[in-house]
Amino acid sequence: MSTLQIELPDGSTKAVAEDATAYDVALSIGEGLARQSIAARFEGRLVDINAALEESGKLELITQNSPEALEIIRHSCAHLMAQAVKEIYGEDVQVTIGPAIENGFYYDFYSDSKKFSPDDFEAIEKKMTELAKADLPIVRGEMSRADAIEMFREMGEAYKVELIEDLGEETVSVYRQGDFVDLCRGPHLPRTGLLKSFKLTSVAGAYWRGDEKNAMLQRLYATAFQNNKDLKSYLHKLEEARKRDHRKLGRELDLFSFSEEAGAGLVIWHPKGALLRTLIEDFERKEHLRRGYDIVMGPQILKTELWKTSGHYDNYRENMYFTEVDEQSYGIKPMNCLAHMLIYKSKIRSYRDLPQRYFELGTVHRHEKSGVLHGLLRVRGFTQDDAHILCRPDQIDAEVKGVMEFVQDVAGIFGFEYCMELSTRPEKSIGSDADWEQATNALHSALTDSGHAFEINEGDGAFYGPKIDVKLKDALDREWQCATIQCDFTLPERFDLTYVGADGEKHRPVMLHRVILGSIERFVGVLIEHYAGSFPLWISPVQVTVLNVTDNQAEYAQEVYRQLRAAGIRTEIDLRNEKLGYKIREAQVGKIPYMLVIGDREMEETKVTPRFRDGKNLDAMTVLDFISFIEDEVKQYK
RNA sequence: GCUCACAUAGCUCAGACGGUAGAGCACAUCCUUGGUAAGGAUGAGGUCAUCGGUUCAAAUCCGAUUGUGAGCUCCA
Repeated sequence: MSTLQIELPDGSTKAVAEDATAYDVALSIGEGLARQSIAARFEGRLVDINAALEESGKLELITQNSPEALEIIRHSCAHLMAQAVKEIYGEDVQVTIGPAIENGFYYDFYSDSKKFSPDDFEAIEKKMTELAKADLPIVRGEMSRADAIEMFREMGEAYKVELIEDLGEETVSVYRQGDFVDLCRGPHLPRTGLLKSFKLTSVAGAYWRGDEKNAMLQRLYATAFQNNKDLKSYLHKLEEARKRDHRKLGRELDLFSFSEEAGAGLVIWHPKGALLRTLIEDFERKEHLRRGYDIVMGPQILKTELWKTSGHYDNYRENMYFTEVDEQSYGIKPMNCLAHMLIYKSKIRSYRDLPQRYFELGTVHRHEKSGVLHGLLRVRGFTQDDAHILCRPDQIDAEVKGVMEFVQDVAGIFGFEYCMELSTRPEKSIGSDADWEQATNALHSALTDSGHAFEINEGDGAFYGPKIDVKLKDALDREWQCATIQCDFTLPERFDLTYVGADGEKHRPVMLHRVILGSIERFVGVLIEHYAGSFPLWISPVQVTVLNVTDNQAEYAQEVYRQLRAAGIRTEIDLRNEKLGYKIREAQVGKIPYMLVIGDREMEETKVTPRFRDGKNLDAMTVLDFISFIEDEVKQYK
């Protein structure tokens, strides 16, 4: 009998029998390793631990603790959940697909009689535990396409039949555990007994194959981990995220609200929220001026004819609001570019004038589908920190780089990591092939030169041009789309924008649309969750609150308050007839950075004792010292 | 927009079977002047989201609308 030469990650080589599996190799190294191994990577592809290797090659064992293990565990757990559901509900439910996803897995079921609800979770989990305890072997099998179609048809699994029919492969693999069979590429765990830590999390509708024209399925979301500790810590993290929910904090901190009377997706900014966004907007104006942008402003409504010129009427009409006055139709702006076009066109431009950088904190309205609205993160009226850069083709690269530097600086100030994506031409789009190619190449090279890692999303661009999206990562590692840079060769053409070149001839400028924070609304929502409501001093709507211990110090406390206000520090005062502990608690719950406790001691020394919201006290200092301390922190964006 | 669920006081929530509502916090008044996360008493607050239907009777059952949530699809 011949032997196989198996190369291990440490470089050593094992000779094993011809019919050996990855498990056999693991066993030859050690029993403990064999017990721990759940799958393997052979010649770069993932295989079952019990699959015969059949040839010589490089083998890497995947143990329960390997990073790749989690995906396999979750995928197998999806099968376990499907098996449990089939055992409980039988023919009433058809299986479809069930992949592992970022934080767990899901399985989509079709049923016209059974409606899943969270009340069913316990029974399903119980059945899953039972099936896991039975420690059923999970066995891979291969069968011909025709046989597989026949088998699933007999089982009444129409969706599986459709999947195989579309698969276009002559042989398909199926996995069996007990009486349950599922079409699957694998790999899977060798036994159900390895699944111990799982939990169903939610149920929701999902379209078959993600297409809204198809049947609505019921998706059961769940998660699984290597051990209970990881499961618990994940559930704890979910709980943390819930506590940070900007909708909850927005109400508690009295930042904003929504009103059924005003309309869905329209933010009502309360004093503290309006102040917060104003501080961010002031920061933006300053930063834009510093970086060579000009501040401009356009109207909220522009004639519908102009939206036809720009192409928005043809491509974006279903998202726009319209209004008619004196038999003249106007479109409420969903984007800010039109007025900026008109500014450019207002006089003859020389190549020496370029780039022109027009910046506007522009409020736009878009009729988003009702189902997508979500707190501040997805609204119908919002303000973009929008700019349009009109430049010569040879300036694109430098301009895109300038924007990327801007993003980097701002992300740093707010403490975000970020990643970037390049999106290319979608199906519904305007502009010539040559324009798209040139624009896409320009963005691609700027990204490459930046040294930043990026991904490419084919067909995900805007209808008028390709784009770079920046995704911020917040304190809980969640990603948020904020900044975007979009290249546009189309609008300058539609508006016939030109500049006079060195040769005295007319040339077409290129346009970059870009936002740094994206929408102020969304950014504030992200900030609330990122900071869990404890904003840094420089953007805290209230920076300091003055608390007197008894009425005795009321007058001195008011004097301190006046001095702080006069110095431009956002200060409140709480002179109410309450105990100090009560006032401190309220300020603490309000997440105010500094409290100044004024008692007899402070009054006698004409000082203040600052208490930071983390509970630490600073030494007593004079009001003037405290003011310069605050000013210094603000300068450092603390 | 679609699927499912939900809508009771400013907030968080109770209100089996249909018989017109209750708690805690917040708010107001009074007592208390208390040094680092909730002092006490009293009081005021709700056409039970809106409209329509069933019923002797609807917060409760049915329908529509509006809004909200979890997803899907789409997006800053």
